[in-house]
Amino acid sequence: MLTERKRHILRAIIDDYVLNAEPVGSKYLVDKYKLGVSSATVRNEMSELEELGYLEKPHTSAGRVPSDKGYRAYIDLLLDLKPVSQTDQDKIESFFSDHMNEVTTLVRQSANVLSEQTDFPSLVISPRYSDTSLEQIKLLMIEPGKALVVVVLSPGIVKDRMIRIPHEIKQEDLHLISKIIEQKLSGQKLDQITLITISAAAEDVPVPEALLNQVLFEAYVSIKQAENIELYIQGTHRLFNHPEFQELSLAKSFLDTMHEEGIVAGYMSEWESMNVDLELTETNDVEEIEQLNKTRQEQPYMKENPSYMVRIGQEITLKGLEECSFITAAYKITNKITGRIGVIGPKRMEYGKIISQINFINYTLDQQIMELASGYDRKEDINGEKKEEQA
Amino acid sequence: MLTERKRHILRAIIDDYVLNAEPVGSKYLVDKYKLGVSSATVRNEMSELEELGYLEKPHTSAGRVPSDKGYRAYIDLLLDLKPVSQTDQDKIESFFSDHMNEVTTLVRQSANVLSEQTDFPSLVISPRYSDTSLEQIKLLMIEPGKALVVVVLSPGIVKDRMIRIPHEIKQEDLHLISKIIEQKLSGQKLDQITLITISAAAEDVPVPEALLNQVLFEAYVSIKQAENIELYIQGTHRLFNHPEFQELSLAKSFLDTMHEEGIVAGYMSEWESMNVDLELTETNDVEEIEQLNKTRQEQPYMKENPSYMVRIGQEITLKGLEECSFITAAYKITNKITGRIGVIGPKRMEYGKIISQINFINYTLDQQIMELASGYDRKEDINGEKKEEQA
DNA sequence: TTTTAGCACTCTTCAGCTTAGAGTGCCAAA
DNA sequence: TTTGGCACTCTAAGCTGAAGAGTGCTAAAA
Repeated sequence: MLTERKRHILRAIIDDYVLNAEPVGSKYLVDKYKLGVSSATVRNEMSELEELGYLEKPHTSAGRVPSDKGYRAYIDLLLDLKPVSQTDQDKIESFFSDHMNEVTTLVRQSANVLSEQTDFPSLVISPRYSDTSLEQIKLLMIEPGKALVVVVLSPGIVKDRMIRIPHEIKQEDLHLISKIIEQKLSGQKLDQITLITISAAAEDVPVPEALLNQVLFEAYVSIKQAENIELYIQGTHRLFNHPEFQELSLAKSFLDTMHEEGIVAGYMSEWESMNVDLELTETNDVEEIEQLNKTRQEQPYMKENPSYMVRIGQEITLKGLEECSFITAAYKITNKITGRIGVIGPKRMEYGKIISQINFINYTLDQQIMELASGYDRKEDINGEKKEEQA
Repeated sequence: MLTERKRHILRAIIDDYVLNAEPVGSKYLVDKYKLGVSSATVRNEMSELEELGYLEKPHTSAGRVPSDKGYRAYIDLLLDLKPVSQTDQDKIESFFSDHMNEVTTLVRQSANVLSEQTDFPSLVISPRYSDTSLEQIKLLMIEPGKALVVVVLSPGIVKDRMIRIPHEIKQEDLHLISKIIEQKLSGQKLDQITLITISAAAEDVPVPEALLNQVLFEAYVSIKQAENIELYIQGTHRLFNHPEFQELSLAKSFLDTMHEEGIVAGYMSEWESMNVDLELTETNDVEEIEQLNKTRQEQPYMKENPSYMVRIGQEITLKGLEECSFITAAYKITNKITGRIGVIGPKRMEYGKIISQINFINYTLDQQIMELASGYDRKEDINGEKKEEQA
């Protein structure tokens, strides 16, 4: 089906097209990649590759460009992950400075680095926290009528929110309420906590019910809000560094879709539950899968992080992104709680490079989160010069 | 100098150009605006307006377009603020939902509304908090090795940040430290608080110095962080709804500049100390200024909010924005603490409409902040249906 | 003195045409 | 199965001419 030579040619075409953004022709290919056969032969091969669906022609007298299926095959069979250069590794690590003590900050920072490193827009979504359990909930009096709710989830995630409370509620009341509902609720899964549960928990607090209810309601909203999946998009302006988005209509529909936060977040979070193997769906050739697995095992970071996922063109079911590719990886807060980080750009991407970058960044992020969770003690130097070798 | 007729013509040209984005010619102008004179006369006027610098020609045989000076004159002399329609008022007010209990949320929400209402990117900067005083500082134990610092500034602004602390620090230690430094520091201006001040404040806390210092340092960083001016940009994608940004190079330089957060924030925060009258610099004609003041007093929201500012084209000293206009207004948290909210778009803007929108949104924002500050008690309904009439 | 009609002139835009070049597909020979 | 050769197709770029829009200027009218 896909002979060695066809693969070779396909890879060369994609590599070249990715680099130069121009349809590639047979003669040029033979010259540049020293294929050792004549252009006519390559022409025949190319036309067969086209018949098989891996290539397509913008018009009769242009060269070929990869189709979605072509890219798919490239990713699944031909991908050559470039190791991340030491410079890049250093750059990425240096982005994670000392003073990020919150998972959200770390995650956002990863998106920033990712976008900067790849020159594409990047995005992250937070994990779905619904079946995480509540660890602490504190109510902190800020001033009469105002309080801060601090919700701590079990992997050390902290969310907070200002609420208004009745003026009659005193510091001590708040403290009491806080203590009691924490006692009763802590350990429960977020999605099992309801307004009723909370009210029940606080039923014997000696505070007039009307007042109490207001506080409880706000506390409830705060907890529910902690469940929200958050989306963070970064670097959309970099899109314009790439020729495919000179076409303004494309750029516009891209941006418009990206700004539909709900839709994007929903789309991305769906994946969370999906099987990693999913990207193989198009390829049901056993031999090919084997080769893929072999390839993977040879790559750095891949052992740590075999969780990247690529969606190409039509595979993306968000309207407006049909001409894009979406590369994501799952980062973990714990083994069960994972979010997703990724870049999105034109299909014409340097997959090898970018996937490596994502893998490395994701790997680093995971490390950082672990370090954070382990409650690592800061070194003595107060000016933030801490440096730590990684395993 | 600027005769009545010239003004009339100038206004007509700008109104028309703003609407249709095409150079306007003499014949068209006479026909459409029933000027009651012949096109030849208008031609003469136009060529004089050009000599005076109010108009310019893209090329010999095109119509005229307004120059920066032309727009300036339009804003200063000819501006006709459109009242905000009831529908728009309702829409804007409905954006400020019940559950926003933090100034930052309100402010950001304003930027969202502003961008949506005007179809231009919007931005806000937070006030400069350096000479605001610290009201409270709390250290909240999250888990061994981790704490949350909550910094409350005097107008009820709350900022928080996770820190790492030595494992040896116990809940009670933290509580004690927190209490003592709050006692000593509260009431001080942020920019007067230094690491030394803090260390001095906590000197007789019975905790080993090395451990204590780590906590104090983190607390210090948190306070300093509260001083940071924050910039929030919204709706950049709307740029592409406007024909001037079809030219990709323009859009690109715009976006690139906007993403230099530091530069934009610095630029905007400079204005904070500036005089409102500054926008008159170009016009030193006494009669004109009088007319301007008269115009202003007749406008709605203007009495409440005479603080908008317009920068046109070359007046903006940020590179990449030379072809834009920047309209901002100052929102207040207190009389002395103000931030700025604004939109940025092509010079070809419906100034009258947009300034009214900004004014109204800003007005609403100020109301909301006041209401928040006054510690307004929520009505009894627990499902957030509260509706309140405004003065 | 101001306004106006008229006309020549300038410049852009667009459609239509031509040409050069790139690449293909196919055939017949190696 | 591979290759050289050639006819064919299609695009990109440049050129031309015509149409249209708008101006500036002049001389006459108000």
